[in-house]
Amino acid sequence: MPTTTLPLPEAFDFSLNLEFLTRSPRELLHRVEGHRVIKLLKTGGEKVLFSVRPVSGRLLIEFLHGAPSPENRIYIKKYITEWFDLQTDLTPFYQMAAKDKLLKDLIARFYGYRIIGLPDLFESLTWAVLGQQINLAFAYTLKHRFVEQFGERLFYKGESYYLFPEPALVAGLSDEVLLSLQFSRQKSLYVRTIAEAFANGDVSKERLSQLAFEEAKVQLMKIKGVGNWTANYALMKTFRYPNAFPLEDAGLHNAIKKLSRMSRKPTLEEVRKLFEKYKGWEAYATLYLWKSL
DNA sequence: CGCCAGGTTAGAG
DNA sequence: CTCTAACATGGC
Repeated sequence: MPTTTLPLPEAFDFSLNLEFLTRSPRELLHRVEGHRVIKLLKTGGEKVLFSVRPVSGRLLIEFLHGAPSPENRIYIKKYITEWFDLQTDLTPFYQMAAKDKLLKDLIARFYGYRIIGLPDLFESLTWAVLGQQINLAFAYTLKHRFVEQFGERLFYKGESYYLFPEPALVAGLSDEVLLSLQFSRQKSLYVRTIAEAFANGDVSKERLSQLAFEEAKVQLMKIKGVGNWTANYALMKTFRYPNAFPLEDAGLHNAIKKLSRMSRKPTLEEVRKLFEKYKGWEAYATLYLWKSL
């Protein structure tokens, strides 16, 4: 079987990161089997199925289906590097967090836990919209139906592996078909609007990557359905800005409330104030606060 | 049953 | 610029 490897950064706990990847039993975009994760991607018009697991200090990538041509290998390795955030040196974050009351214990408990990214911007924005104003369990139910219905599929050894639906296909979907999956009218409209923006070339990860943080955020928020929370979520999970974080996030507020033993949730101003201490590492501060829940 | 959920928008003040 | 109602439905 064709394989390749990727170097691992020092602070990297594969088991902790797998924990994140198994948080919903309804996930169709990857499959965790024991101590490895299997995922399907499309590159160069070809479906490539691969598995990832750590072997003696490196990540071992096994190509299970699809030609591991040089181009495909590069694409998959780049994807995995972004997915698992293999290029961030967490040392400065851990040094800062060790002095912080809220983060101190969390970074000790979850050392090596990383932000599992969403390298695909269309997937990232669509997933964020699905998660808006509903609980995560239901968001996964909606995503499950959406991917199962509209994503391409590959059978391999008795299991199905899915690709996230293509923007062009989603843009052409009717309101009714999405409502039948229990999307609200609002989610249906937002998802189709985002898909249209990708399909007609108005929005692309490549283009937004050229822009500075604030400018990229402004451009993202021009899309109907993408507010401050969603834009920051994408900047954090897809563009990997270490200073991006979803200020309005309900889970983040609950984490702060719990750890600070408050009787109410913090106001946006209080969250802003707290996060001044985390300047430059807001994304990772958010990750560890989320993990505390 | 009631409250809340990984929010956003349009409209009012 | 800030504040608020409406959206819409499952999970616990």
